[in-house]
Amino acid sequence: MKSKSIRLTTTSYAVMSLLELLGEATPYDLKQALEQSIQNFWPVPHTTFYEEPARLAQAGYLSQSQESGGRRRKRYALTDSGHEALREWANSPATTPSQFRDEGMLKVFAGADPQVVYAGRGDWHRAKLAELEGYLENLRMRELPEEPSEDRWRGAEATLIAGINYHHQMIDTIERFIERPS
Amino acid sequence: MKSKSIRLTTTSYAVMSLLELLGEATPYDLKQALEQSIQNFWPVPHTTFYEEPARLAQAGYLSQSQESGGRRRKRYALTDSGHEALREWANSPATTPSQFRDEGMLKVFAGADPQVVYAGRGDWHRAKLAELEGYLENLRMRELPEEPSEDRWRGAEATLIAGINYHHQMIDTIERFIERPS
DNA sequence: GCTCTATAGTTCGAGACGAACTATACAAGA
DNA sequence: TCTTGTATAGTTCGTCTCGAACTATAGAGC
Repeated sequence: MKSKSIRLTTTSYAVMSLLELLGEATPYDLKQALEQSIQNFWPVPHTTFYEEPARLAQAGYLSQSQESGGRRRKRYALTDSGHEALREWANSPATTPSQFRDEGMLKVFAGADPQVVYAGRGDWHRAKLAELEGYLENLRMRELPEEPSEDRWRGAEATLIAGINYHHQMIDTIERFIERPS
Repeated sequence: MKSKSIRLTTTSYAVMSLLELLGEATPYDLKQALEQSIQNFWPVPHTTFYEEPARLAQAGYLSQSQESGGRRRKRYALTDSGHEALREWANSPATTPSQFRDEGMLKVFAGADPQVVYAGRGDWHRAKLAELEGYLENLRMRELPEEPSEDRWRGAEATLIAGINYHHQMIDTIERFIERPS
């Protein structure tokens, strides 16, 4: 079954998590879904969704099929082996430490004026906040009636809430330390 | 002078920023300095400090010399061309958006229990906080007497303060949304 | 049919990463 | 003086990641 054994990276799990939620999906579907969720805490460039699923498929974690008409897009889905690998990773407590990358902060370190660097950053976070709040609302819409056990989406909801909180905090930080003159 | 032209990446500027503060330095010095500063907002693995300066030197941004005794370590310093490139970058307003990576959050997305994933995270941030507070104090010690215009360190101080604030916020977030049962 | 635009998919080279390993310095005890 | 331990310092290499640039298809409107 597995024609080749590969190392599973966090990026691999990001792809697999999305596939678990979406069922079968094309790279483009994955890209769309990513932007409303994982992007906020695990950035992945869109080209990854064309390359990584192929890599996972050849190791047997995904099944692959091809649409017959139109663009003949590829469709991927988790195999049992994929589900299993994903569960195993998700249930293991070990995580790499979280990290934060901010080129603006690096410029400040190098002597740039924080007021200049962070002008507009507050607005950026406010826009993100509004965006995430929209996604959260959408998410809650969908689970109106049946299936109270439709909790595949519980993780997505929790991370959206965390994301919303994160942007609140960032706005706070920026306002208190940057935008307001000392 | 420049034997080869290379693309300067954010990592390049991280290295150059440190060299501007330290003057002449060995890769190991850079590694040490990084851990007390840039690591918090622009993670760089230590091997980079052996590879990147060599790359920058061959393009004329750094000068390179070698200690004659002992380990014959290499010492690097910014050239005029390096200073200039660094200033130009630091003074340009454009920055790539900040990003946040958290494997734990990805596990939560994939269905893991936030209580489990984030157990201990608060302590991790508290330890970081204490660490940064220590660095800040050290930094303030050094600038007791002469040279009130010794403000090369102002950027370092500002980013430490921002880092301290960041960890405060994270502790807050974790306490409010994760550690306290809903 | 043509043209515009949004959507979808791909290639490729350079850079980033980190595990694993090697090497040097120096101090303390035998 | 030797040798052993430990902290410090440096390097290699293969794999993964990134993103710029490009190509291709679909559908709408003239």
